[in-house]
Amino acid sequence: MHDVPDIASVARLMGDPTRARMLTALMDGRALTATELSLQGGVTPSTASSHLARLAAAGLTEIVQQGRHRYFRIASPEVAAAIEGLMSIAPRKELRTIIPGPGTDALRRARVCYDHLAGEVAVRLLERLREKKLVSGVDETLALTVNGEAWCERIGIDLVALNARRRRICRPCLDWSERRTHLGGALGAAILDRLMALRYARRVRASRMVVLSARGEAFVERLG
Amino acid sequence: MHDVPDIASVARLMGDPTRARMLTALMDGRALTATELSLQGGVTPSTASSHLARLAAAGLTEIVQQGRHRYFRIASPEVAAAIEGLMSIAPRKELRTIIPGPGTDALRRARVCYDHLAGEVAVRLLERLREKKLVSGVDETLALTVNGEAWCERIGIDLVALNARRRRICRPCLDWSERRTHLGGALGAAILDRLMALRYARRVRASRMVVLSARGEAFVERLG
DNA sequence: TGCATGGTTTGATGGTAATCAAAGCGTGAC
DNA sequence: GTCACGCTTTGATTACCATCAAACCATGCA
Repeated sequence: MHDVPDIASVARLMGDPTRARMLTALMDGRALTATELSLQGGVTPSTASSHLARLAAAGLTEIVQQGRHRYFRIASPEVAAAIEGLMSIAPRKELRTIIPGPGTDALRRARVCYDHLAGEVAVRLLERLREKKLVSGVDETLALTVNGEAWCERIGIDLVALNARRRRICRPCLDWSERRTHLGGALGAAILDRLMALRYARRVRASRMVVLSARGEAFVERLG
Repeated sequence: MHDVPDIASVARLMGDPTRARMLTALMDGRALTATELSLQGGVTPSTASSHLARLAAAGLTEIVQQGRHRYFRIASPEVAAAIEGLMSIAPRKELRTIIPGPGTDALRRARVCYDHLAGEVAVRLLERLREKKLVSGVDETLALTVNGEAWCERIGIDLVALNARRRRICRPCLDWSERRTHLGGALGAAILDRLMALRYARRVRASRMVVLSARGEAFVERLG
């Protein structure tokens, strides 16, 4: 007679291929317009519209109205985490890339995962952080060491501000292309911010792709 | 042209109410027979059979054949984590309890989450561990302190064996009834093991429910 | 005041899949 | 051997829902 979580209703929403493509497209953390999402979903605007309405009604996405555009984005880190959880156990699927171009090799190299870095580079970054003993532990025991805290200050990350947020500092995030963990959480997001501010990394317009400059690549190796 | 995780196929599987009920029933970490699961799903054996076949084919469940019984269980902690992720963002649903009895109030108090303790008691336990400085950090930075390691040895948890496994020691797990994190991971599982071995806790037959003795309740408060 | 653009609503169509009863098939018990 | 039990397969039925075109609404621009 009590209330239990109804996972079927959420899972059902994510279980439609079109909606899943839309959600995946939103996993870079940006807000996309309805038409962009209808393209990503490979479906007409009318169909997309009904899908988007349902995702928003269920609280999976948020809507930001701006002029005659409606921007959709993932509603919360919890939703993003749930999607990541599914990604880590999902089978791989051959997907013919709709938009030809550099393709997914570059995506494997470096991309954005909601709000932090993912891909080979991100996995390597965590590896280096661990080798230099700036973070300790694996997976859930992952934490900044004292040295790591000093390093943060050195490269311009405000740890006090980071700690003030209720968000986890070090969060292991399972990389679906590498099958290894990379660094998420508040620190992961902060590092990506710094990389962009320093022009070591830039995001490629309208995609999850991230390109690192030579200095950026060097930073990942030398961490300074 | 590359392969990407196909979250739709997994989500679709979890998106059917019957299958979702079956998976939820399996979240206590035990293996259940096909008939038990058909009851949980509220469906005829034939229907249940086809559902279970699909879950197994997708790698969400494992099958253990024993005599003329077939036992099903969640295939891996990753699958359990994905389900927990969905639970944390799923809407609540009024469910008329099929089997009358103590109901879900006791479930809120203490229950098993795959292989570790969940519910009010589990949240309180983590709170106490943190107050006593046996674990530090929040969420993803969660880790055993030096004092915490000593405490483990004292109550009979073999840390060496724990570290030998590839599994994370401290894993924060979002409690769907409390909306706060409790302790999962290898340590969470080990603590539940000890509680049961010491007869401080016992599982209630055929449910996720866990009952703590007075000594068990005291243990959670005093941690020794 | 128009017109174009972005987005939603409506209604009809089709395909998918959940369901059950009944029959089939092993395994274990007698 | 034969019976019972646990589970699966088959086949038919049904309900749902993703989809699109066309009409509609609303916003911004000229």
